[in-house]
Amino acid sequence: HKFNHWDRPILTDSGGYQVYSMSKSRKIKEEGVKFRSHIDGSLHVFTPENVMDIQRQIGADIIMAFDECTPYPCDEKYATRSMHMTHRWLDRCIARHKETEGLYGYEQILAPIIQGSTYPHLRKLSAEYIASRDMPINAIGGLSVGEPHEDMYAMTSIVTEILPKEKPRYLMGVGTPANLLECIALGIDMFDCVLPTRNARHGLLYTSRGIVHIRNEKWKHCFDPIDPDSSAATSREHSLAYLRHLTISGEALSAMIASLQNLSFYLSLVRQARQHILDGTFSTWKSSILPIISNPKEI
RNA sequence: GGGGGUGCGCCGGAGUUGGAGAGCCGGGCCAGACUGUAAAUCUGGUGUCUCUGACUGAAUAGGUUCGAGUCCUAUCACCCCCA
Repeated sequence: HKFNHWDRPILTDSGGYQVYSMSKSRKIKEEGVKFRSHIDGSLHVFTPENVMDIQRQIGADIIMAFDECTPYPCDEKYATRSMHMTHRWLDRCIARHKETEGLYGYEQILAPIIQGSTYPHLRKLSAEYIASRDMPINAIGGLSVGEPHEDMYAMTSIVTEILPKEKPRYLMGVGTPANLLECIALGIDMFDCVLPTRNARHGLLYTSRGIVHIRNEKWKHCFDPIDPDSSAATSREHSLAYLRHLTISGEALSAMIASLQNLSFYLSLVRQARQHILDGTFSTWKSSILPIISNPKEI
């Protein structure tokens, strides 16, 4: 595809997740979703059509379909109804996307989203529906909303068996480093998640030596680098004790350094994963690294 | 040197007509949570112990009283006024 931002394509979300996360201040109807702004109370209406228009205007290379991300737990009746509405919304997204053009002279592709909560037969149905639309990227939504990890893996497994292998498979909203490796093993190619940056801001670091709660007193006098193996210079050059000091002191700089650490860790993790897949050593590598990166770092 | 005032938690504040306090609010500190980002956020803990319950505690030492953080005496510390 002729992305404008070929090296780092811009992907925008549709607001489907906000249908879930801001459920107190919205109303869902077949036509679309009405939101009440939490800032000034003003009314905002989102439809499959205007969400396509908005994402085109923003200049996204990858535009997400407008969907409903169902909560967990979700009864089967609601999950079924919601899934079918998401499918109908998808067709409206596709229609609008087709009848409009890239606003800035480059292609803006549309990615559909599978729903179906934690019901295997719904997931299967939705995966088949989404695959039949023959879009360049296929996404899996409605997971990592509080369900047990086993459910998340089970649902991912069901849909990756159906989605075409030659197209990127994008698991939305996942996850922890361990989640990433497990889902890569199940055939996922793309992720996005707030966890690395939110956890960084809240003092949880992912490092090559294990998880660090940077506020913990045990790091007060630990002058080891934040992560000696990090690609981020700030992590190699500053100590855990210094970062802890910044965090305890309420310095915004701590959020920056911690975010750089977590993002570079994630990036390094998936680069390694790719290399091990190419080398045919992914599986053994995964089981050797999981206990290290998922457990607390020793002082 | 004389007179007056104030002392309880790691810190600040509130409260007290002699009547239930391990005990209010805020901060700090400690620990945990966070998964397609509204939220640099939220939750819990923060005297000691043999911990589902006990014990000790209102500057320190005594006293009055059925009962004292509150009243009395002495001492100590800090603050204010006078010299």
